Amino acid sequence: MGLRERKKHQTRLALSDAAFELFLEQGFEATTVDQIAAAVDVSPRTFFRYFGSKEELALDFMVEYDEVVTAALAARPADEPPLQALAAAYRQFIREVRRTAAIDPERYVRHRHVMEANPHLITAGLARMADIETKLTAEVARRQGTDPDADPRPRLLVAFITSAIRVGFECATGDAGSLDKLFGNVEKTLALTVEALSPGWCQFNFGSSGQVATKASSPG
Amino acid sequence: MGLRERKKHQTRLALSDAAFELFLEQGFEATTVDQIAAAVDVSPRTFFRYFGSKEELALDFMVEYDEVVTAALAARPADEPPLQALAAAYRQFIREVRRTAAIDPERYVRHRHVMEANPHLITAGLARMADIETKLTAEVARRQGTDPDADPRPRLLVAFITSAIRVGFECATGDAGSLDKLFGNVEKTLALTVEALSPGWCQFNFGSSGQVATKASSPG
DNA sequence: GTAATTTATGTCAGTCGATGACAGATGACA
DNA sequence: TGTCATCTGTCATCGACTGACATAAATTAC
Repeated sequence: MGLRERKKHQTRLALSDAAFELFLEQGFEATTVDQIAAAVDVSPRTFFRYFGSKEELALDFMVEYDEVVTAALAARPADEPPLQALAAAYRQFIREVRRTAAIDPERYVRHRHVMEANPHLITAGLARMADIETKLTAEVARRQGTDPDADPRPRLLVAFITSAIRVGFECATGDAGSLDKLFGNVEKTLALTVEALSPGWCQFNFGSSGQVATKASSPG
Repeated sequence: MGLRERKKHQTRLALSDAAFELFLEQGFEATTVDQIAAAVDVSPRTFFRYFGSKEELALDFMVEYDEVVTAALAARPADEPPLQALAAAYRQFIREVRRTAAIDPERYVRHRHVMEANPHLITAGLARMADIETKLTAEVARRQGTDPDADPRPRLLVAFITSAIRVGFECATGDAGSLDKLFGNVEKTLALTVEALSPGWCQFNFGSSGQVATKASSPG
């Protein structure tokens, strides 16, 4: 890795660190981009060359995990029922977050704390979940051989699972300090969701209830 | 109603109409508040006296329905199981939207079209659903006699139902023109969700699985 | 090692959304 | 009619964000 890339990486990290320090002191909205840039001694214009927006910086820590979930789902055996595959994928996600959070717990706690303190950031976080739902739905539909635009069940199933994750995090709002409790909550809601769905509903093959996905429906 | 109030109502409507006309022509982002204000011949400052933000204007049509759902849930018989009560409340919601949409179909179609065309508005719409989830959760918990902060099941149940609504709307994205298909989709996903949840999971009383809600937990 | 090329950064100017403050216009009401 | 509350326009300002251009630095070629 050349000097140039190293410097960039360094600046990006410095911006993020300075930003979160200010966020925790003054709040997300009260902190201006100019302040962040000044703290790192770069021009405000440069800030926007590293992060598309102040919000993007604040939510940057979520990005990496998106790929973890989709990759984990894709790695599940093809004959596994979709509900179990999704649950397993998200357990993998939880393990991954746990792992990285263990390396630098304070960092993770800071991130969540800032996010939970700002309604706008919570909203933006929800939007990210909606994005990932689309990817997961496509994969579930592929596995089940149905068209996600005609058959709502893949979407529903994915929405149920992501609801579990979301509620798990929400329930732990406030004491995000104790990571064990946080992740324990998420695992609990995930388990509750798996047991809440009637076993017959989401069989290996969806069967023929729901929107009829005629076997030879033209693709595309 | 005095002249003053009539004028206000009139201006508000004019702003909304002018805005949506421009949104459909140029898109939400490309339309400036100045343009909207100019189209109605008021100052930009006045625009913000009617709507807190451009986004608020675009999503104004959702506001009234929020109250419909919560009121409908509160009106359900106390001995009805929560899943059925929630489903019934949302069917009431669908009826209400259908009714108003029938009065002025184009208006409703315009609103949805603009919203679906802009990721930021979709996100903001999701945020509204999150708000209403909180209210519904409180009511469900109250009915079940559990503490929504200790027992995740009310949240989960509500999240499942709102997932159904959301997916129903999403599935109909694109051909929002046919309102019947749209609402039919929502009803379908709602029905699918009700049948997806195992009947034993959400009994009249939650029973004792999940977080233990000790019978005599102090209220408040 | 120097020249040529790429690329990151700073500066500047500008747009747009949003807000506070003040003054003038207009409807409400005695 | 005259007072009062309230709506509105104007002005100034902030903060997020973007495009354009010049400079400085690193990379590569020679």
